[in-house]
Amino acid sequence: MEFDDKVPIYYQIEEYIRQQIISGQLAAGAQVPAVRQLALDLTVNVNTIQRALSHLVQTGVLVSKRGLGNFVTTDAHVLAALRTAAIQAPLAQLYDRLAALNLTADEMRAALETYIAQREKESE
Amino acid sequence: MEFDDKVPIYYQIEEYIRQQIISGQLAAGAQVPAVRQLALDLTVNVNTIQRALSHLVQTGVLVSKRGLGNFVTTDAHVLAALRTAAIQAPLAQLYDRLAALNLTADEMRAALETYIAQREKESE
DNA sequence: TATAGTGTACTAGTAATCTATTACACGCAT
DNA sequence: ATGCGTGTAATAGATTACTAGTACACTATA
Repeated sequence: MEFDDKVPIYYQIEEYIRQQIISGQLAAGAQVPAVRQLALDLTVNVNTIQRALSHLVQTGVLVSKRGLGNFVTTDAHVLAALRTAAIQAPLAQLYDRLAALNLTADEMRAALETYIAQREKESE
Repeated sequence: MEFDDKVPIYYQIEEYIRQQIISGQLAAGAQVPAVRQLALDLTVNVNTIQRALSHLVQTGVLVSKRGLGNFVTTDAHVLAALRTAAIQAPLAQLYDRLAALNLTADEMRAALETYIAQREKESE
């Protein structure tokens, strides 16, 4: 996995797991890969994995069962909130940054439109 | 100034200066506040300011004149690239994150629309 | 009961970031 | 020439993030 060295690895792993859950690659109630396996997969130390997971446990996103593994919560409220936050955060960032550059709402729409067209063109 | 403790302060200051330039609060050729003054304003050490500025100098965004101060470049190409990058970056982040959640282009447009409406409502 | 697979805890060492402090280099006005 | 305002450099210490390694705790199953 590629990490941005401007942000703590444990935090990027947190986001990675959250995204796996939101996108459905880790279903509600599913078991998360073992900490030692994750450490291998992400080429990172077990302690770093542990740090990321323990925060997800504190947040209620994961449930830890000693001797068994870590599991995705089945709490629908938590899962819904997770998805909402994952969508809102980048929107807020976009809005704030472009507003700081004095772009109007219309110019933001246009910028997104242009960007989408560009990306769709590239992926042909 | 409020800093995100997940990202190095020197990097956040870099972005802060870049934004001041792009938004026009620091015009082309204008003098950047003295390093000691910036350190006071941002309640940060002079070394940290220096680290941020020296990278902006390396990038060609600022020009350093020993004994005189740091000045915004007058190179139109550099300034234009700065603005472009500042707009593209959050767009790319939005697109990538929402695409990872399996949102379509139309859903992205709709999400932005909803978000803008929400923000404009709040600011009344 | 033994073993394999799981989470958890602890210590030690390295590297990066930030602070504090001091000193030096340059340009300009008095 | 002096002094003030500027950028620059260098050292030492605190804190955090990460790695490496070891050990322990719990569960299920052969």
